[in-house]
Amino acid sequence: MTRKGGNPAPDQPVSIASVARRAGVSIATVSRVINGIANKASADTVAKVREAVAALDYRPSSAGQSLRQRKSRLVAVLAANMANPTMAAIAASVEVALREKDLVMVLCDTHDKPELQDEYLKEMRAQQARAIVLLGAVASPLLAALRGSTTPLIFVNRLDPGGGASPFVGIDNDAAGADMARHALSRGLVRPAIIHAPLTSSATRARVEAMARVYAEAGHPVPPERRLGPPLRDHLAIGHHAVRLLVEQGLSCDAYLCTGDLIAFGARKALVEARGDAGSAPFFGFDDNPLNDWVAPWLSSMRIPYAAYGEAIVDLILSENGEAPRQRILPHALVIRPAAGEG
Amino acid sequence: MTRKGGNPAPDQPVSIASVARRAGVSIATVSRVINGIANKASADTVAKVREAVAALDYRPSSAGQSLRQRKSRLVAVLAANMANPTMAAIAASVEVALREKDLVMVLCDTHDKPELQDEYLKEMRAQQARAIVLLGAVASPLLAALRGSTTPLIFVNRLDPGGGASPFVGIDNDAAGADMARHALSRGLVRPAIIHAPLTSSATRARVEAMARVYAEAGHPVPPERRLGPPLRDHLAIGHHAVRLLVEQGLSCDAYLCTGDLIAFGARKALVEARGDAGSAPFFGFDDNPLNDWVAPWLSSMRIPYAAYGEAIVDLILSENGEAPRQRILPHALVIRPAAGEG
DNA sequence: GTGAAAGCGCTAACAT
DNA sequence: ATGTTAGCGCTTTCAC
Repeated sequence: MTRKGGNPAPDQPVSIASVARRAGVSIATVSRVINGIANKASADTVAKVREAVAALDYRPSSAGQSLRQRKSRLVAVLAANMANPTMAAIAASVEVALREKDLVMVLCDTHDKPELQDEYLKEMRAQQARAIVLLGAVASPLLAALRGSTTPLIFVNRLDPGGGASPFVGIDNDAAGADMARHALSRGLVRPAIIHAPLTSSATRARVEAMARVYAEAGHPVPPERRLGPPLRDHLAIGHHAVRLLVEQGLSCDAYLCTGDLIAFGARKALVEARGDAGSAPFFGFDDNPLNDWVAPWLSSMRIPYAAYGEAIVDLILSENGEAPRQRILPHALVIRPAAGEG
Repeated sequence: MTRKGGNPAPDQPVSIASVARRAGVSIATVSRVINGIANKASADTVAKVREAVAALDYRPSSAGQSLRQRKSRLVAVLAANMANPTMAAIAASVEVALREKDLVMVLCDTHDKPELQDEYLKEMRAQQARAIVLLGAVASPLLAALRGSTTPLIFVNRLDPGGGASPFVGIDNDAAGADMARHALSRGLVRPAIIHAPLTSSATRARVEAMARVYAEAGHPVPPERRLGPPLRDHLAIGHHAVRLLVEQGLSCDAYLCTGDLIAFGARKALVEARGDAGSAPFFGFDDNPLNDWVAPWLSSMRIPYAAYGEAIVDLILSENGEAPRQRILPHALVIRPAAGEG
């Protein structure tokens, strides 16, 4: 039934030439009309071309355009870790924003490895990508080389590891970390554990430093044994491992300040495994995964407006006048959830 | 520091011609060597070309290749809903598998809307995509038209809505649904609620029908009032809404069979809101989100090997000999977690 | 084993 | 306002 009644499926041999032929005009005219070059075609001509385009269901070949214009409509998004729901959320948001501008998203997972990131950077140069968005960039040779090129490089969440003032979209991690610490302090939580991802990320570093600073200034410095950052890739494992360590050492604390929601998930699980319940010390995370309301009503979290990232990122891409690179710092907000109970 | 000490950043004006010049051979020869056309170049020539390629850091322009070969190295993945962690997981898996074959993933979110899906299908034709992977296809005009084209169309999770025997990757949803129902029955759960996504998805339909059938055959048919499929887009909302309805009607049940993990999340939340606790009826879902172990120890779930999807999909793409389309049915497995307790 | 040349679809510079 | 043409980078005959 499928094969028999199938459509003709001409496999698009319809080029600009066929449109020109059908409209009875030259190829150049078709190109002008399609690209909306004003004052360059009579109303009549425009109509004829539009008719032909519609009738033939014509759409310019990207290969032809890219070759000629030396740039494609592809925007590369290099994510450090697609398994992290956060990255997926940002990617989704970017995709929507790009679509609006008639751009197309290429998604690559660098797995936080410099070699892979470089491989992708190279591939995207070959693709003549319009821009490259780095969701959690890692320092790599090619990244440095590319920084001077005309291809816009947008850094998201993590600042450019090369240290420049490259275009950036993210939150004020220092302020957010400080806010979280101040909130905890205001609740009388003076013996927190700070559990964090590897400090290679500028975002993580800023959060941890701010929290530590606020606690120190309040007269409750957080000693090294309550600052835990196992060198693992997986955030869940980091949290789990850290709390197991804490428990083994018999260290008690009255709050768990984690630099990511996933870390908090891991931390709480380790606690439950060790003591049979989650205790009364509240958990804090960053990102505020949309699922938190449903499965983690015990977790307070710093909400980051990932849904708004896409627009900010695409803005940055398109406003690349070669002018001073801009930073887009989006607002954060601490979402408080009940400290105990199962929810 | 960034600007001053920056690299030259030549913006890749290095074409095959420059390589040929540097190697002292013709363009054609360079092309042959690069593409590994055997027995077509002396060892000496090959060496010279390789040297030039390396020195110039040359990489063929995809635009040039695509134009000439009338096909690109892009593979489109049209996901019905990127916000669903399941889709993200599959996309991640596909991306890795594609990379191995030197292909590039373009990710598009169709939001389950036919118009958007068609828009993307059109765009991908313009991009001369090597293949199109549909993660949850919806029926749409262009999809039908494209089915006869030479561009491989791979259907994932949901069967081709057009009904043909198109290439497919997924699980045996009928068997999985039956397995779940049989397991519940074996535990003496004879008054289940079946909560499901819209039946427009062939996967959902198969699961629901299988569960209902098994229950009916066991002498415990599930009446309509315990089969709930609110016509909402968001799985969390579906579950939440369904259980609220159940509670309002005073209907009791001894198990919640949900066609997706997210639905189960929503269902349980509604239950907790209504009665203060989650009760003793166990929850069942599909997908087995990796986060379940961490945040939903109360949820039993049908594990689907999403990590293996990528390889299967890419296999299907590349084995497109124009021969009989193949189906890749991957194994499912029910993961049982404690029915009660907080975990 | 190697090179010359045509041509993929498109845009822009230059006619007219 | 419209047409002619060059050329973007590449692969692939076809000659040699």
